[in-house]
Amino acid sequence: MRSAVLPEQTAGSRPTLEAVAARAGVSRATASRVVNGGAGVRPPLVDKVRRAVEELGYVPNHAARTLVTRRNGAIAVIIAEPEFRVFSDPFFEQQVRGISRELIAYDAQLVLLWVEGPGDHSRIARYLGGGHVDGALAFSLHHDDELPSVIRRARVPAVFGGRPFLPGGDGEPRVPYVDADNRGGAREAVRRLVSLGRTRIAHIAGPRDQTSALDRIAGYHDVLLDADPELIRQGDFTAESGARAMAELLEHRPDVDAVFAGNDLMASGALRVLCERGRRVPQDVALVGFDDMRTVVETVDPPLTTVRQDIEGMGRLMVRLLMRVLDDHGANGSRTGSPASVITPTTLVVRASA
Amino acid sequence: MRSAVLPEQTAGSRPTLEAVAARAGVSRATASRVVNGGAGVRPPLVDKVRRAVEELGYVPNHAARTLVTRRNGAIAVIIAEPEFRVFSDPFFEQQVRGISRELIAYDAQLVLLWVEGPGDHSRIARYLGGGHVDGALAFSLHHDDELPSVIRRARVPAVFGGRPFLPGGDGEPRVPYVDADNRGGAREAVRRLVSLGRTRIAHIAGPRDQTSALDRIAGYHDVLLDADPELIRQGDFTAESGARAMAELLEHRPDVDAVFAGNDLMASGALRVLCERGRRVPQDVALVGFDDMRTVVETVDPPLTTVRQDIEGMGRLMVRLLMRVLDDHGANGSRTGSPASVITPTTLVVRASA
DNA sequence: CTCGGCCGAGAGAGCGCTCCCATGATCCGA
DNA sequence: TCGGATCATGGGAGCGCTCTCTCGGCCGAG
Repeated sequence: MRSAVLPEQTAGSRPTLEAVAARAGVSRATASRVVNGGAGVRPPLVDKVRRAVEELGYVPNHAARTLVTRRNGAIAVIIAEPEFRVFSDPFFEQQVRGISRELIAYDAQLVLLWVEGPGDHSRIARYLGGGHVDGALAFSLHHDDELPSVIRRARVPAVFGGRPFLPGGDGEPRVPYVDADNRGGAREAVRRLVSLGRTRIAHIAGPRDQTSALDRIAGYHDVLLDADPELIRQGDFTAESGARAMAELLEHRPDVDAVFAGNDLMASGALRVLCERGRRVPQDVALVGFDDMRTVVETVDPPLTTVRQDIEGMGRLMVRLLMRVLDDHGANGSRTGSPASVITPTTLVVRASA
Repeated sequence: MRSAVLPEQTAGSRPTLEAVAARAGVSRATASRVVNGGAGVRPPLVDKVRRAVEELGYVPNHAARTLVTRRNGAIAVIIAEPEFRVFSDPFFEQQVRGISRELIAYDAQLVLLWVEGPGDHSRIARYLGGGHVDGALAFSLHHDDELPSVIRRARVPAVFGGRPFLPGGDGEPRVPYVDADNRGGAREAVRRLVSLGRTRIAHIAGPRDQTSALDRIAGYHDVLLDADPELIRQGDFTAESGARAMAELLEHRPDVDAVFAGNDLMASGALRVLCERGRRVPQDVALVGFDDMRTVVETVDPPLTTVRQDIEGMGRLMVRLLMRVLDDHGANGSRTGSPASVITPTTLVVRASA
């Protein structure tokens, strides 16, 4: 229950609305109106107040405002430690950037919540429950992640990045999310390989406890209805796992003539193994990745054909979706129909590898 | 002057201190005392209040508390867009993690401020000036970055990561910073090369508008007092620039027998060029980097000898330093002597390349 | 037994703001 | 010229909390 032990702030008493009002020769109420847009105040007074604000260097006290309006103009972005590749992963960089940019448009602040291991959830819950933020954005998590339930219990409006594993339908409230069309993208990737005349198309799958990986597997099966199970190998989204999977593949199915990797990192690992074993890409084996990670896709040889998603756009969408949820909550008091999730399209980017 | 346009928060009126007090059968003042540690309240009452808090699920209203205490338990971390490699750069990941962890210890929140280009400074200034945060952490910037002056004008206590370019001494208040011992680290690196019997030791320097690069150059000169200017080449901390610099070096000074690169990325570029030109590392040319970036150092062949800095520790130190600054401000009203900056030690990590 | 001192608890002010409501001023049509 | 509607303005309550100040009860000392 103890709280912030931070020492007192220094800023030598900033001017208050009262001071502005006095200087402008109006009441505090009028000054407040002007500061908040100036609707319903006659121009001359608006000017006077504006000038007073300028001269005094007045900046509204956020705490006081929050106290009465019950909104605080801040959104939490929750990053779970298990996914701490977040920062090294350009995926997150772009997503957070999109979020940041969009939040600026809404004049809202980004509060970064970094979950330090499972024991840290109570801290997050406390913070979320403390009403410090108007809403939360979290990222798609693993199957057994408690974060969704922590967020739900804190009763804070939230939007997920990436489709979360959720009970789905047994009375649990659905949390809206923004995700790329992983399944459709995977279909496009595999169709590309089919159109090249490949018949033994393998898939190096991502970890089964992430929906993105599952969806990509599903897309693969959509096109290859009766795919040989032996052609599907398990990876974990790292380059090494891609290399391992490729090695297995070549061992069990040396006749493989195409590979759809669950992401670019795994594709790069697979590519390395293919080179080592003397297979030419794309002549002997065609290769498609997923994500269009700049740092990978163009530095490998040959450049990787892959599926692109608008990551920054997804970040922006998360914010917009959250704002809509908050609007609904505010307006009707309760849910205005379940807020729809958004699936953003993907595009196949053809380079040399397939 | 318009502010957050966020819709109203949903949380159905949470219990107030008043409610807790009523339930515990004490006054609001006593309840407050208990919530804030319980000093000077007799045990039976403490228990009663604690129980009431528990039962009601009371969480203090942050805004109300901030309003009266003038402290808000939040620290801004400012990231400038020009440096947007921040997220892809593991350096920042670790630094931010250190900051995040240390802030948790102080029960403070991390507010992420992302500067979106130069025009965005006014927004940052407004936010900082708005008293939303108790202090700020910013990262070492380029020579002409306005951020330091923006922060100064906002009169928010701040600590920099990396030594900033500051006028230094002409009346400007010194901003404390945390930096690695770049100069000492560079000396160690060069001494290593000297100890290997190398006599024509080159330096691929980082951009001159960053103090870290300048300090490393200085360290190089500390050891090689009369270094041939031709042995010093300019890079910009990217792998490509390292490759370019190495190519130049080989052209002008084919007799070069050692290279100290300003960072690991440039070292990796140099390494690539050395291989291409048939120079063996370390036999023909010994190579040392700087940073000990995991993703580079062990994946290149041969593994890179480099200089390691405790990046997460630097993040933590930034927080601790800031807290000390805040303490001083709070206690004495004004500066209790200039707060000292901290230079953290570096260590030479010897691998195969030198 | 009385009185000063001390300590624990409550009363109440007030942090800076927004917003409801009352109050004048203004303006229209009759 | 006057009444009622309209609109800009000010007064004032109160958001939830902390903190000072006061008060009352208990103690030990005289």
